[in-house]
Amino acid sequence: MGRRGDVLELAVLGLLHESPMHGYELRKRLNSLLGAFRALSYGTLYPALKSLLGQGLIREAGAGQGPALTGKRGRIVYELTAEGKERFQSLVTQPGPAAWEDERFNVHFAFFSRTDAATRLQVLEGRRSRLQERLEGFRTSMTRTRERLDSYTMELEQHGLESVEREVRWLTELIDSERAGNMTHLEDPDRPRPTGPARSGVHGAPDRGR
Amino acid sequence: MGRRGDVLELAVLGLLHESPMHGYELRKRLNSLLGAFRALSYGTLYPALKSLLGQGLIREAGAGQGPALTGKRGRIVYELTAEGKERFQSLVTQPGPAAWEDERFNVHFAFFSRTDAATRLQVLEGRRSRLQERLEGFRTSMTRTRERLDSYTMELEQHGLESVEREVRWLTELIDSERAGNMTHLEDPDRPRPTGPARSGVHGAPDRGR
DNA sequence: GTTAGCATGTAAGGAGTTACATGATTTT
DNA sequence: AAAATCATGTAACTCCTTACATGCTAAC
Repeated sequence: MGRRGDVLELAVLGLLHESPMHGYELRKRLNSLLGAFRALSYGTLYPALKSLLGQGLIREAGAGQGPALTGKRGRIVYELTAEGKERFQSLVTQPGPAAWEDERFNVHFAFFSRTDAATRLQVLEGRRSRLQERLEGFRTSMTRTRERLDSYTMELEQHGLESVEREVRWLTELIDSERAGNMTHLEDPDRPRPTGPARSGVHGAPDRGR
Repeated sequence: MGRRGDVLELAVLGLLHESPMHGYELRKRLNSLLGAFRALSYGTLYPALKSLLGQGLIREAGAGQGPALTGKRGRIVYELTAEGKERFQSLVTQPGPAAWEDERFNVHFAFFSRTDAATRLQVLEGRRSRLQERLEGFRTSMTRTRERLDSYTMELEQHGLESVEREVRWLTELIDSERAGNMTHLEDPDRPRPTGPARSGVHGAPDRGR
Protein backbone atom coordinates (compact mmCIF):
# COMPACT_ATOMS: atom_id res chain seq x y z
CA MET A 1 0.00 0.00 0.00
CA GLY A 2 2.52 2.61 0.97
CA ARG A 3 4.58 3.95 -1.83
CA ARG A 4 7.27 1.42 -1.26
CA GLY A 5 8.45 -1.45 -3.38
CA ASP A 6 5.16 -1.84 -5.07
CA VAL A 7 6.14 -3.71 -8.17
CA LEU A 8 2.85 -5.45 -7.87
CA GLU A 9 0.85 -2.27 -8.18
CA LEU A 10 2.48 -1.35 -11.46
CA ALA A 11 2.20 -4.86 -12.82
CA VAL A 12 -1.46 -5.29 -11.95
CA LEU A 13 -2.42 -1.89 -13.29
CA GLY A 14 -0.51 -2.57 -16.46
CA LEU A 15 -2.14 -5.92 -17.08
CA LEU A 16 -5.60 -4.60 -16.38
CA HIS A 17 -4.86 -1.78 -18.77
CA GLU A 18 -4.71 -4.35 -21.54
CA SER A 19 -7.99 -5.97 -20.61
CA PRO A 20 -10.18 -6.62 -17.58
CA MET A 21 -9.40 -9.82 -15.77
CA HIS A 22 -10.17 -11.75 -12.62
CA GLY A 23 -7.61 -12.57 -9.96
CA TYR A 24 -6.95 -16.13 -10.89
CA GLU A 25 -6.10 -15.26 -14.46
CA LEU A 26 -4.17 -12.21 -13.38
CA ARG A 27 -1.90 -14.39 -11.33
CA LYS A 28 -0.92 -16.47 -14.31
CA ARG A 29 -0.05 -13.43 -16.40
CA LEU A 30 1.79 -11.94 -13.47
CA ASN A 31 3.97 -14.97 -13.08
CA SER A 32 5.37 -14.77 -16.57
CA LEU A 33 5.82 -11.04 -16.20
CA LEU A 34 7.56 -10.87 -12.86
CA GLY A 35 11.11 -12.15 -13.29
CA ALA A 36 10.59 -15.39 -15.13
CA PHE A 37 8.61 -17.64 -12.90
CA ARG A 38 8.19 -16.52 -9.42
CA ALA A 39 4.97 -18.19 -8.46
CA LEU A 40 3.23 -15.33 -6.77
CA SER A 41 0.72 -16.69 -4.30
CA TYR A 42 -2.92 -15.77 -3.81
CA GLY A 43 -2.06 -14.70 -0.31
CA THR A 44 -0.22 -11.82 -1.92
CA LEU A 45 -2.40 -11.10 -4.88
CA TYR A 46 -5.86 -10.89 -3.38
CA PRO A 47 -4.97 -8.52 -0.56
CA ALA A 48 -3.20 -6.38 -3.14
CA LEU A 49 -6.32 -6.25 -5.30
CA LYS A 50 -8.32 -5.32 -2.24
CA SER A 51 -5.95 -2.49 -1.56
CA LEU A 52 -6.11 -1.20 -5.13
CA LEU A 53 -9.88 -1.38 -4.93
CA GLY A 54 -9.79 0.63 -1.73
CA GLN A 55 -7.64 3.26 -3.40
CA GLY A 56 -10.15 3.53 -6.21
CA LEU A 57 -7.63 2.53 -8.85
CA ILE A 58 -9.60 -0.50 -9.98
CA ARG A 59 -13.26 -1.50 -9.81
CA GLU A 60 -15.35 -4.59 -10.38
CA ALA A 61 -16.32 -4.76 -14.01
CA GLY A 62 -19.91 -5.44 -14.98
CA ALA A 63 -21.23 -3.76 -11.86
CA GLY A 64 -24.18 -1.50 -12.60
CA GLN A 65 -24.83 -2.89 -16.08
CA GLY A 66 -26.44 -6.27 -16.45
CA PRO A 67 -27.16 -7.57 -12.97
CA ALA A 68 -27.57 -11.12 -14.30
CA LEU A 69 -24.25 -11.14 -16.08
CA THR A 70 -21.74 -12.08 -13.43
CA GLY A 71 -24.52 -12.27 -10.93
CA LYS A 72 -24.03 -14.80 -8.22
CA ARG A 73 -20.41 -14.35 -7.27
CA GLY A 74 -18.05 -16.56 -9.04
CA ARG A 75 -15.18 -14.82 -10.62
CA ILE A 76 -14.74 -11.16 -9.95
CA VAL A 77 -13.50 -9.32 -12.98
CA TYR A 78 -11.57 -6.15 -12.31
CA GLU A 79 -10.95 -3.20 -14.59
CA LEU A 80 -9.12 0.09 -14.28
CA THR A 81 -10.87 3.26 -13.20
CA ALA A 82 -9.95 6.62 -14.66
CA GLU A 83 -7.66 7.25 -11.70
CA GLY A 84 -6.14 3.84 -12.23
CA LYS A 85 -5.24 4.70 -15.77
CA GLU A 86 -3.72 7.99 -14.74
CA ARG A 87 -1.81 6.33 -11.99
CA PHE A 88 -0.42 3.74 -14.34
CA GLN A 89 0.65 6.34 -16.85
CA SER A 90 2.42 8.38 -14.22
CA LEU A 91 4.17 5.33 -12.79
CA VAL A 92 5.30 4.16 -16.18
CA THR A 93 6.44 7.49 -17.59
CA GLN A 94 8.18 8.76 -14.47
CA PRO A 95 10.48 5.93 -13.57
CA GLY A 96 12.41 6.62 -10.40
CA PRO A 97 15.83 5.12 -9.89
CA ALA A 98 14.01 2.10 -8.50
CA ALA A 99 13.07 1.20 -12.06
CA TRP A 100 16.43 -0.38 -12.75
CA GLU A 101 16.35 -2.80 -9.90
CA ASP A 102 16.19 -6.36 -11.05
CA GLU A 103 12.51 -7.03 -10.82
CA ARG A 104 11.10 -3.62 -11.45
CA PHE A 105 13.11 -3.39 -14.60
CA ASN A 106 11.35 -6.36 -16.14
CA VAL A 107 7.96 -4.92 -15.40
CA HIS A 108 8.86 -1.49 -16.69
CA PHE A 109 10.28 -3.03 -19.80
CA ALA A 110 7.18 -5.09 -20.42
CA PHE A 111 5.11 -1.92 -20.58
CA PHE A 112 7.50 -0.01 -22.81
CA SER A 113 4.97 0.24 -25.59
CA ARG A 114 2.98 2.61 -23.39
CA THR A 115 5.87 5.03 -23.05
CA ASP A 116 7.80 7.43 -25.23
CA ALA A 117 11.32 6.88 -26.50
CA ALA A 118 12.83 9.29 -23.97
CA THR A 119 11.47 7.31 -21.06
CA ARG A 120 12.62 4.07 -22.59
CA LEU A 121 16.13 5.35 -23.06
CA GLN A 122 16.20 6.61 -19.52
CA VAL A 123 15.25 3.22 -18.11
CA LEU A 124 17.53 1.24 -20.41
CA GLU A 125 20.52 3.44 -19.69
CA GLY A 126 19.82 3.51 -15.97
CA ARG A 127 19.68 -0.24 -15.95
CA ARG A 128 22.89 -0.52 -17.89
CA SER A 129 24.78 1.78 -15.55
CA ARG A 130 23.54 -0.24 -12.65
CA LEU A 131 24.88 -3.43 -14.15
CA GLN A 132 28.15 -1.80 -15.07
CA GLU A 133 28.66 -0.72 -11.49
CA ARG A 134 28.14 -4.31 -10.54
CA LEU A 135 30.66 -5.50 -13.05
CA GLU A 136 33.14 -3.05 -11.65
CA GLY A 137 32.81 -4.27 -8.10
CA PHE A 138 32.67 -7.79 -9.34
CA ARG A 139 35.94 -7.59 -11.20
CA THR A 140 37.83 -5.88 -8.43
CA SER A 141 36.65 -8.39 -5.88
CA MET A 142 37.65 -11.17 -8.25
CA THR A 143 41.19 -9.95 -8.66
CA ARG A 144 41.42 -9.15 -4.99
CA THR A 145 40.62 -12.70 -4.03
CA ARG A 146 41.75 -14.62 -7.07
CA GLU A 147 44.48 -16.57 -5.31
CA ARG A 148 42.58 -17.96 -2.40
CA LEU A 149 39.58 -19.29 -4.25
CA ASP A 150 39.04 -22.85 -5.28
CA SER A 151 38.12 -23.75 -8.84
CA TYR A 152 34.43 -24.11 -8.20
CA THR A 153 34.03 -20.71 -6.67
CA MET A 154 35.95 -19.23 -9.55
CA GLU A 155 33.82 -21.03 -12.08
CA LEU A 156 30.73 -19.66 -10.38
CA GLU A 157 31.99 -16.11 -10.34
CA GLN A 158 33.09 -16.37 -13.93
CA HIS A 159 29.68 -17.54 -14.99
CA GLY A 160 27.99 -14.75 -13.06
CA LEU A 161 30.30 -12.22 -14.62
CA GLU A 162 29.59 -13.41 -18.12
CA SER A 163 25.89 -13.35 -17.44
CA VAL A 164 25.98 -9.73 -16.44
CA GLU A 165 28.18 -8.89 -19.40
CA ARG A 166 25.67 -10.51 -21.67
CA GLU A 167 22.86 -8.47 -20.24
CA VAL A 168 24.87 -5.30 -20.75
CA ARG A 169 25.34 -6.15 -24.41
CA TRP A 170 21.65 -6.81 -24.76
CA LEU A 171 20.84 -3.44 -23.26
CA THR A 172 23.34 -1.72 -25.48
CA GLU A 173 21.71 -3.14 -28.56
CA LEU A 174 18.31 -2.03 -27.39
CA ILE A 175 19.62 1.44 -26.65
CA ASP A 176 21.17 1.69 -30.09
CA SER A 177 17.98 0.57 -31.75
CA GLU A 178 15.99 3.00 -29.69
CA ARG A 179 18.30 5.85 -30.68
CA ALA A 180 18.34 4.99 -34.35
CA GLY A 181 14.95 4.40 -35.91
CA ASN A 182 12.68 3.54 -33.05
CA MET A 183 13.10 -0.12 -32.52
CA THR A 184 13.48 -1.08 -36.12
CA HIS A 185 14.40 -4.59 -35.33
CA LEU A 186 11.45 -4.99 -33.04
CA GLU A 187 8.85 -3.73 -35.39
CA ASP A 188 8.07 -6.96 -37.14
CA PRO A 189 8.33 -9.91 -34.80
CA ASP A 190 7.85 -12.42 -37.61
CA ARG A 191 10.80 -11.35 -39.63
CA PRO A 192 13.67 -13.62 -38.58
CA ARG A 193 15.98 -10.88 -37.42
CA PRO A 194 17.65 -10.04 -40.75
CA THR A 195 21.14 -8.69 -40.30
CA GLY A 196 21.22 -6.48 -37.28
CA PRO A 197 23.95 -6.45 -34.68
CA ALA A 198 23.69 -10.15 -33.97
CA ARG A 199 21.50 -9.99 -30.97
CA SER A 200 20.97 -13.70 -31.10
CA GLY A 201 23.61 -13.73 -28.38
CA VAL A 202 23.91 -16.88 -26.51
CA HIS A 203 24.97 -15.85 -23.12
CA GLY A 204 22.41 -15.23 -20.51
CA ALA A 205 21.32 -13.11 -17.69
CA PRO A 206 22.45 -14.24 -14.32
CA ASP A 207 20.34 -16.39 -12.21
CA ARG A 208 16.78 -15.52 -12.37
CA GLY A 209 15.54 -14.22 -9.16
CA ARG A 210 17.29 -11.04 -8.69
CA MET B 1 16.50 -22.32 13.55
CA GLY B 2 13.71 -24.02 11.68
CA ARG B 3 14.73 -26.36 8.96
CA ARG B 4 13.25 -24.13 6.37
CA GLY B 5 14.88 -21.93 3.78
CA ASP B 6 18.00 -21.55 5.78
CA VAL B 7 20.41 -20.69 3.03
CA LEU B 8 22.13 -18.46 5.48
CA GLU B 9 22.94 -21.26 7.85
CA LEU B 10 24.74 -23.24 5.18
CA ALA B 11 26.54 -20.19 3.84
CA VAL B 12 27.75 -19.00 7.24
CA LEU B 13 28.90 -22.44 8.33
CA GLY B 14 30.68 -22.89 5.03
CA LEU B 15 32.54 -19.62 5.24
CA LEU B 16 33.53 -20.16 8.84
CA HIS B 17 34.74 -23.59 7.84
CA GLU B 18 37.40 -21.89 5.75
CA SER B 19 38.51 -19.60 8.52
CA PRO B 20 37.17 -17.84 11.61
CA MET B 21 35.69 -14.44 10.94
CA HIS B 22 33.69 -11.69 12.55
CA GLY B 23 30.25 -10.62 11.40
CA TYR B 24 31.21 -7.56 9.45
CA GLU B 25 33.67 -9.44 7.31
CA LEU B 26 31.32 -12.38 7.00
CA ARG B 27 28.75 -10.11 5.46
CA LYS B 28 31.08 -9.06 2.68
CA ARG B 29 31.95 -12.62 1.80
CA LEU B 30 28.30 -13.56 2.01
CA ASN B 31 27.31 -10.91 -0.47
CA SER B 32 29.52 -12.20 -3.21
CA LEU B 33 28.45 -15.73 -2.43
CA LEU B 34 24.70 -15.31 -2.30
CA GLY B 35 23.43 -14.77 -5.83
CA ALA B 36 25.75 -12.08 -7.14
CA PHE B 37 25.23 -9.03 -5.01
CA ARG B 38 22.32 -9.14 -2.73
CA ALA B 39 23.38 -6.79 0.02
CA LEU B 40 22.44 -8.84 3.03
CA SER B 41 21.79 -6.54 5.95
CA TYR B 42 23.09 -6.71 9.49
CA GLY B 43 19.55 -6.97 10.68
CA THR B 44 19.55 -10.43 9.14
CA LEU B 45 23.08 -11.52 9.79
CA TYR B 46 23.54 -10.78 13.46
CA PRO B 47 20.36 -12.45 14.65
CA ALA B 48 21.35 -15.43 12.52
CA LEU B 49 24.75 -15.61 14.19
CA LYS B 50 23.06 -15.40 17.55
CA SER B 51 20.87 -18.30 16.62
CA LEU B 52 23.79 -20.42 15.43
CA LEU B 53 25.58 -19.61 18.67
CA GLY B 54 22.52 -20.72 20.60
CA GLN B 55 22.47 -23.99 18.71
CA GLY B 56 26.11 -24.58 19.59
CA LEU B 57 27.19 -24.71 15.97
CA ILE B 58 29.60 -21.80 16.31
CA ARG B 59 31.45 -20.22 19.22
CA GLU B 60 33.43 -17.09 19.90
CA ALA B 61 37.03 -17.69 19.02
CA GLY B 62 39.72 -16.78 21.50
CA ALA B 63 37.43 -17.21 24.48
CA GLY B 64 39.05 -19.08 27.37
CA GLN B 65 42.61 -18.53 26.18
CA GLY B 66 44.13 -15.16 26.63
CA PRO B 67 41.63 -12.96 28.43
CA ALA B 68 43.46 -9.83 27.28
CA LEU B 69 43.44 -10.81 23.63
CA THR B 70 40.11 -9.67 22.34
CA GLY B 71 39.33 -8.21 25.68
CA LYS B 72 37.31 -5.07 25.50
CA ARG B 73 34.68 -5.97 22.99
CA GLY B 74 35.43 -4.90 19.54
CA ARG B 75 35.03 -7.42 16.87
CA ILE B 76 33.71 -10.80 17.80
CA VAL B 77 35.37 -13.54 15.83
CA TYR B 78 33.37 -16.70 15.39
CA GLU B 79 34.56 -20.19 14.58
CA LEU B 80 32.88 -23.53 14.05
CA THR B 81 32.41 -26.00 16.86
CA ALA B 82 32.70 -29.72 16.27
CA GLU B 83 28.93 -29.91 15.91
CA GLY B 84 29.06 -27.05 13.46
CA LYS B 85 31.50 -28.93 11.27
CA GLU B 86 29.35 -32.01 11.34
CA ARG B 87 26.29 -30.02 10.57
CA PHE B 88 27.95 -28.37 7.61
CA GLN B 89 29.11 -31.69 6.23
CA SER B 90 25.69 -33.20 6.50
CA LEU B 91 24.03 -30.18 4.89
CA VAL B 92 26.46 -30.12 2.05
CA THR B 93 26.55 -33.82 1.27
CA GLN B 94 22.82 -34.47 1.62
CA PRO B 95 21.27 -31.90 -0.66
CA GLY B 96 17.51 -32.01 -0.57
CA PRO B 97 15.52 -30.96 -3.62
CA ALA B 98 15.75 -27.44 -2.22
CA ALA B 99 19.37 -27.37 -3.35
CA TRP B 100 18.41 -26.55 -6.92
CA GLU B 101 16.45 -23.46 -6.16
CA ASP B 102 18.03 -20.31 -7.50
CA GLU B 103 19.87 -19.10 -4.46
CA ARG B 104 20.61 -22.31 -2.67
CA PHE B 105 22.18 -23.66 -5.79
CA ASN B 106 24.84 -20.97 -5.82
CA VAL B 107 25.75 -21.65 -2.24
CA HIS B 108 25.87 -25.39 -2.70
CA PHE B 109 27.99 -24.95 -5.77
CA ALA B 110 30.43 -22.69 -3.99
CA PHE B 111 31.16 -25.44 -1.49
CA PHE B 112 31.50 -28.19 -4.05
CA SER B 113 35.12 -28.78 -3.17
CA ARG B 114 33.95 -30.17 0.16
CA THR B 115 31.79 -32.81 -1.46
CA ASP B 116 32.25 -35.97 -3.49
CA ALA B 117 31.56 -36.31 -7.20
CA ALA B 118 28.29 -38.16 -6.64
CA THR B 119 26.85 -35.29 -4.63
CA ARG B 120 28.02 -32.78 -7.18
CA LEU B 121 26.39 -34.66 -10.01
CA GLN B 122 23.18 -34.94 -8.08
CA VAL B 123 23.02 -31.20 -7.51
CA LEU B 124 24.06 -30.25 -11.03
CA GLU B 125 21.56 -32.60 -12.62
CA GLY B 126 18.79 -31.60 -10.27
CA ARG B 127 19.41 -28.00 -11.12
CA ARG B 128 19.43 -28.72 -14.81
CA SER B 129 16.11 -30.58 -14.69
CA ARG B 130 14.62 -27.69 -12.80
CA LEU B 131 15.68 -25.25 -15.47
CA GLN B 132 14.50 -27.52 -18.23
CA GLU B 133 11.06 -27.70 -16.68
CA ARG B 134 11.05 -23.96 -16.74
CA LEU B 135 12.04 -23.86 -20.37
CA GLU B 136 9.21 -26.21 -21.13
CA GLY B 137 6.57 -24.07 -19.52
CA PHE B 138 8.21 -21.01 -20.91
CA ARG B 139 8.06 -22.18 -24.47
CA THR B 140 4.49 -23.39 -24.30
CA SER B 141 3.32 -20.14 -22.77
CA MET B 142 5.22 -18.27 -25.45
CA THR B 143 3.53 -20.07 -28.31
CA ARG B 144 0.21 -19.90 -26.53
CA THR B 145 0.37 -16.14 -26.34
CA ARG B 146 2.62 -15.27 -29.25
CA GLU B 147 -0.01 -13.38 -31.23
CA ARG B 148 -1.24 -10.99 -28.61
CA LEU B 149 2.07 -9.75 -27.30
CA ASP B 150 3.77 -6.56 -28.29
CA SER B 151 7.37 -6.52 -29.45
CA TYR B 152 8.82 -5.43 -26.15
CA THR B 153 7.24 -8.21 -24.18
CA MET B 154 8.43 -10.68 -26.76
CA GLU B 155 11.93 -9.29 -26.65
CA LEU B 156 11.91 -9.69 -22.88
CA GLU B 157 10.69 -13.25 -22.98
CA GLN B 158 13.16 -14.10 -25.69
CA HIS B 159 16.01 -12.77 -23.63
CA GLY B 160 14.83 -14.64 -20.57
CA LEU B 161 14.57 -17.81 -22.56
CA GLU B 162 18.07 -17.50 -23.93
CA SER B 163 19.40 -16.82 -20.47
CA VAL B 164 17.99 -20.02 -19.13
CA GLU B 165 19.19 -21.93 -22.17
CA ARG B 166 22.63 -20.59 -21.60
CA GLU B 167 22.63 -21.76 -18.01
CA VAL B 168 21.51 -25.21 -19.09
CA ARG B 169 24.46 -25.45 -21.45
CA TRP B 170 26.78 -24.36 -18.69
CA LEU B 171 25.45 -27.05 -16.39
CA THR B 172 25.75 -29.65 -19.11
CA GLU B 173 29.41 -28.86 -19.56
CA LEU B 174 30.00 -29.10 -15.84
CA ILE B 175 28.18 -32.41 -15.69
CA ASP B 176 30.23 -33.80 -18.54
CA SER B 177 33.46 -32.68 -16.94
CA GLU B 178 32.39 -34.17 -13.66
CA ARG B 179 31.58 -37.47 -15.32
CA ALA B 180 34.80 -37.65 -17.30
CA GLY B 181 37.95 -37.01 -15.32
CA ASN B 182 36.84 -35.06 -12.32
CA MET B 183 36.70 -31.49 -13.45
CA THR B 184 39.62 -31.63 -15.80
CA HIS B 185 38.94 -28.22 -17.16
CA LEU B 186 38.70 -26.78 -13.70
CA GLU B 187 41.84 -28.26 -12.34
CA ASP B 188 44.14 -25.57 -13.57
CA PRO B 189 42.45 -22.20 -13.49
CA ASP B 190 45.37 -20.52 -15.21
CA ARG B 191 45.28 -22.56 -18.33
CA PRO B 192 43.20 -20.60 -20.84
CA ARG B 193 40.53 -23.22 -21.40
CA PRO B 194 42.25 -25.28 -24.09
CA THR B 195 39.86 -26.75 -26.60
CA GLY B 196 36.75 -27.80 -24.79
CA PRO B 197 33.27 -26.95 -26.02
CA ALA B 198 34.06 -23.26 -26.20
CA ARG B 199 32.71 -22.12 -22.92
CA SER B 200 35.17 -19.30 -22.66
CA GLY B 201 33.63 -16.90 -25.14
CA VAL B 202 33.20 -13.78 -23.17
CA HIS B 203 32.08 -11.79 -26.09
CA GLY B 204 29.44 -12.77 -28.55
CA ALA B 205 30.00 -16.47 -28.55
CA PRO B 206 29.49 -17.85 -32.04
CA ASP B 207 27.37 -20.58 -30.60
CA ARG B 208 23.99 -19.41 -31.82
CA GLY B 209 22.45 -22.58 -30.41
CA ARG B 210 18.86 -22.45 -29.25
C1' DG C 1 -23.90 -37.00 -7.23
C1' DT C 2 -19.23 -36.87 -6.60
C1' DT C 3 -14.64 -35.81 -7.87
C1' DA C 4 -11.52 -32.35 -9.99
C1' DG C 5 -10.22 -27.98 -10.84
C1' DC C 6 -11.61 -23.05 -10.90
C1' DA C 7 -11.89 -19.09 -7.92
C1' DT C 8 -11.68 -16.28 -3.74
C1' DG C 9 -10.17 -15.35 0.49
C1' DT C 10 -7.83 -15.29 5.66
C1' DA C 11 -4.38 -16.24 9.51
C1' DA C 12 0.10 -17.28 11.01
C1' DG C 13 4.56 -16.86 10.37
C1' DG C 14 9.28 -16.65 7.89
C1' DA C 15 12.82 -13.98 6.04
C1' DG C 16 14.61 -9.85 5.16
C1' DT C 17 15.00 -4.52 5.00
C1' DT C 18 15.20 0.17 7.04
C1' DA C 19 16.03 3.00 10.49
C1' DC C 20 17.76 3.60 14.64
C1' DA C 21 21.19 3.40 18.51
C1' DT C 22 25.79 2.71 20.13
C1' DG C 23 30.68 1.99 20.72
C1' DA C 24 35.63 1.08 18.95
C1' DT C 25 39.42 1.96 15.79
C1' DT C 26 41.75 4.24 12.29
C1' DT C 27 42.87 8.22 9.56
C1' DT C 28 43.63 13.00 8.90
C1' DA D 1 40.62 15.83 18.66
C1' DA D 2 37.45 15.35 14.80
C1' DA D 3 35.83 12.70 11.11
C1' DA D 4 35.37 8.53 8.87
C1' DT D 5 34.64 3.93 8.88
C1' DC D 6 34.55 -0.39 11.25
C1' DA D 7 31.61 -3.13 14.09
C1' DT D 8 27.59 -4.77 16.66
C1' DG D 9 23.10 -4.82 17.72
C1' DT D 10 17.54 -3.96 18.14
C1' DA D 11 12.61 -2.70 16.75
C1' DA D 12 9.26 -2.01 13.55
C1' DC D 13 7.57 -3.04 9.42
C1' DT D 14 6.99 -5.14 4.55
C1' DC D 15 6.42 -8.49 1.50
C1' DC D 16 5.58 -12.85 0.66
C1' DT D 17 4.55 -17.93 1.46
C1' DT D 18 2.09 -21.78 3.60
C1' DA D 19 -1.70 -23.72 5.18
C1' DC D 20 -6.19 -23.43 5.79
C1' DA D 21 -11.21 -22.55 4.74
C1' DT D 22 -14.84 -21.99 1.53
C1' DG D 23 -17.90 -22.20 -2.37
C1' DC D 24 -18.83 -22.63 -7.43
C1' DT D 25 -18.76 -25.14 -11.89
C1' DA D 26 -17.66 -28.68 -15.09
C1' DA D 27 -16.89 -33.61 -16.15
C1' DC D 28 -17.73 -38.37 -15.42
